[in-house]
Amino acid sequence: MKSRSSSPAFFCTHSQKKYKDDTMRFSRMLLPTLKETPSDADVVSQKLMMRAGMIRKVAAGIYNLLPMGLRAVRKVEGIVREEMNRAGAQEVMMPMVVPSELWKESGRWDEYGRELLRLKDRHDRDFCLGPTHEEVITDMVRREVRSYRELPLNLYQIQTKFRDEIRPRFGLMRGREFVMKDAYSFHATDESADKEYQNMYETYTRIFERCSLEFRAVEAETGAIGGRFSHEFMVLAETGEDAIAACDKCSYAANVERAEVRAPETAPGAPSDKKIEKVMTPNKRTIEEVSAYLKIKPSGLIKTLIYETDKGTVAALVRGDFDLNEMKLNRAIDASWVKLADEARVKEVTGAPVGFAGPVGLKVRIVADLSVRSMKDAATGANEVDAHILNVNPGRDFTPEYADIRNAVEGDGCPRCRGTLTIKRGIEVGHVFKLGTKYSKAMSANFLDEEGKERPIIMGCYGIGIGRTAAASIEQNHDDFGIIWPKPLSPFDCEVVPVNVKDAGTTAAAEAIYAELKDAGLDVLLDDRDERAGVKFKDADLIGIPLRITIGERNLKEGLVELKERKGGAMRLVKKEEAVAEAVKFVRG
RNA sequence: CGGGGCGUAGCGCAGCCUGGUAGCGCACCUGCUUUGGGAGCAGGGUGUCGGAGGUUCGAAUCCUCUCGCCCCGACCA
Repeated sequence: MKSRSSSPAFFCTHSQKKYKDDTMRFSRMLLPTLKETPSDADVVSQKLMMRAGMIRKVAAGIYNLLPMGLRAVRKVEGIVREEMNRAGAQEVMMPMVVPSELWKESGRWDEYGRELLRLKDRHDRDFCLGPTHEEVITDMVRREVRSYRELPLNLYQIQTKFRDEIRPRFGLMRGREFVMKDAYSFHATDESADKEYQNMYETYTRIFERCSLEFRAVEAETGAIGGRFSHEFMVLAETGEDAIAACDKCSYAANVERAEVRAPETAPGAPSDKKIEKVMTPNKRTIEEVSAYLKIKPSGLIKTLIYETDKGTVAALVRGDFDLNEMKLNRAIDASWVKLADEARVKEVTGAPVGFAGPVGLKVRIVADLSVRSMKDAATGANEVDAHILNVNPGRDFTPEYADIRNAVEGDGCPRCRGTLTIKRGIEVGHVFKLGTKYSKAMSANFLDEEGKERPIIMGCYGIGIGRTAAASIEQNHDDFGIIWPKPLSPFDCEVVPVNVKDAGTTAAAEAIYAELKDAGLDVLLDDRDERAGVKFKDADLIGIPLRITIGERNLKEGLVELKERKGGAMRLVKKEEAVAEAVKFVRG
């Protein structure tokens, strides 16, 4: 093998520097900024990433990362990698193309659905593109680990995933192909797994703090990956796809799908003496229609939904102004699935078409939300076409089981304290799960414990959407002019802008400062294009590098250059000789 | 998968209803002027009007099919 030092490519730092040099000149860089917003972009991060020349779409939910985009993604990766390593995890790389056998072994080949992109090789064997890697890593570990002495283990990769999303959208925020950091931990004991869960929770907190993101860790549903409990890390942003409920007094925060609602404490009032009364409501089916027609507020109506479940047919009741939560219903009746009944079945159960169901006289199991318990003289469907009934009272006219089966809303009571829940929107950038033995059992990933007894390995898994994190940062940090990168994620540390490159003095000063900044170890973008000042300034604002050093004839005459911060817009003039030191101070500070 | 919309120059769009020379702005190329917040003048069109078929003397325009993209919904780490 050829010795390393004989190769100039490895040895000569000068040639590397020169190469780097060229990529940092705006005039040489593939950095196609756009004045106009592409018509198919609909969230601000996607618009700005397109306009700032970071990404270009290749197909629905599939993107090219241009140099500027890749630099930002690499910054996120760098932080994630450092913190994962510091937390004791080891980096590996698994294949993107995975043989079907592994997925069949875990059972997910049939369970996962059409989001799993399947393909065949030339021998007609089945493969899939990995949307997540529990199977592969479990296979990897079961082949190598025999003893409790080799545990615990935390292995991670930063790799491209493919999920054939029904509806990709929002650029890098919900692509089909996307870069993800996924980590998997393996343990001999529950305590060890819990400890690692906590370790990852803290690591994630450090990662997102280092990314300068405003986020909350919230309790979450475990979803299709399975497992016992989990937290999502949510970046707070208007455009977030998830709604989260957070307490204004304590640290309680949960995905609204999951958020518990404190039971109302209103004491049951005097029983009503009003008799049930039937009213005709021709063709009024929805809560809105009935509410408007009968001039009763939605909160005075009881919504009755008929569900098919593996525990039989169930009528689920919520107050008219609330939404039923299917997952809560599922848990409340301890079902393995629930499904809204179709029209024919509703007619069978209630004797009326959809829109006129009510609890009174129903022969099926009735589960009512806690909000129904205190309702008095409510209106419901009459189980008869074009009719509703008034003055319905739970306990008197029907006797349901009570449970928390609705979505939390703004103003609900916190389940943990006396505080009030507020609803915010969030972008899920990270997720930590405790998996348990779901995969190790299915795939026989076992180890021998101290007593020589074979036991399934206990697992955890921990994901971070890398591109999504970069996009989330833009959602949270931008203004009308463009991106405002926080220093840790910025593609460059600073940008040098010579106002007029045709002026020899300006160019010389800019080149000198540029060279010095690079020698100081900064990533510097030099806008050496022969463009008008306005064009360069607009692009600088759009690209959003934290510090801009502007060099122009006017100030140069006084021996001065200008430093401008992208965030906040603070601008100051410094002596030319001090510019580099000031810039370094700002970047490192 | 259901509902709606859009495919015309690199980007943003008009033209289509009522068939007859392919157009506007930006970008791009050349020249001159200009040079601290997206310059001005002059010249230049870089196009399979998404694709296929049909109607017609003639199709960007009308009809059929098809592909792609976007939005709303259902779904979802």
